[in-house]
Amino acid sequence: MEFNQLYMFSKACEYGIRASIFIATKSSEGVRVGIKDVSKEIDSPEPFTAKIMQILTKNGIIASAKGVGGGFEVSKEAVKSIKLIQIVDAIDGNTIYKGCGIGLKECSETHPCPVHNEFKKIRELLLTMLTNTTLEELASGVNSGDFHLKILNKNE
Amino acid sequence: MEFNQLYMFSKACEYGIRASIFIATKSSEGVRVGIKDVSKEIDSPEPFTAKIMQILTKNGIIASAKGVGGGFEVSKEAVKSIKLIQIVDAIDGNTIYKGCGIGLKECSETHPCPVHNEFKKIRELLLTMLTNTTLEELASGVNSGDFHLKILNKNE
DNA sequence: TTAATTAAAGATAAATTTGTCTTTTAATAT
DNA sequence: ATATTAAAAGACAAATTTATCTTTAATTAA
Repeated sequence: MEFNQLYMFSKACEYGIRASIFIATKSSEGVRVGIKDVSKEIDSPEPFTAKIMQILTKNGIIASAKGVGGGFEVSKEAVKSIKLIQIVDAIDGNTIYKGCGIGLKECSETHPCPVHNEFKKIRELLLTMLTNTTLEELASGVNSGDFHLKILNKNE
Repeated sequence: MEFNQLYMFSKACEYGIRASIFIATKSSEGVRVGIKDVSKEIDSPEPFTAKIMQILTKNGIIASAKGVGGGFEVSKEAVKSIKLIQIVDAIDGNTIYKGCGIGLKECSETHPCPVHNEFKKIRELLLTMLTNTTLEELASGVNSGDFHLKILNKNE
């Protein structure tokens, strides 16, 4: 019925976040995972996910190793320090929480657009949340079974 | 540097909001405006903006009249009752504030994704803001000169 | 009634995002 | 060294969003 179907993040970013969380959960078990396992677990197209992984590794969010026994991982130190905002910035940029709500080139406190003040709190809350949320807390929530990356089967 | 460049709303929605506000300001002066004036004022592509206007008129947000002296307008009653959420829903749908933050099909209080609680407040705030913001307050802010739809020239 | 005006509708095209496939590079195991 | 494994890189294709163009329908003015 509507013209578009817009989510908070792009598909690429959704895959990136889900992949990062899954890899982090596996790294906490000391296991590297290949792209095949990643895309299978997070239910995403494998080649496209591979592209996203390249961005994440280039940005130092995920580490990768080629060859036998290779795959993706997040180090014990990295998983603590990496924030959600790093993943979002690398894939979708910062315009979701920095840009003007209605797309004006110039929009600031001194020259605000009509929705500037209405969006202020939302932008701030989004920025704060992304800045404060660590990959570790997201991964540990999945590890503990409190949060999910996919729909559970009946027998799980 | 980043992979995408994602804003809060689609271009279509940005144009739709800007157009609605501009038309409302003109309607408060009792003046109908044509698509040419609209796209010129809000700095948007004319034919594409025309498409967006069709969506807004179909959804009863903007009224239109064909022929000489025709154009777009918002009635005095409508401008008071129309909320930002109606424009967003008509163009971008409700997924920005209803959908899962990382795109899971199933994501709820009983089966939450890892970022479910983090996104909760943001979704709620966004929904509240969109639901409470009227076209009238946005338009009157522009009328009073407090808020802007475009960059001012030196001599204005 | 005819001409002029303006939005609506439909077809088409460009740009961007998403998704796929093939080749290359790097690491490990034998 | 050679074969195998797995990510990186690059080329390509499909889908979606954005943008344009043309024709039609409705309204007003003469």
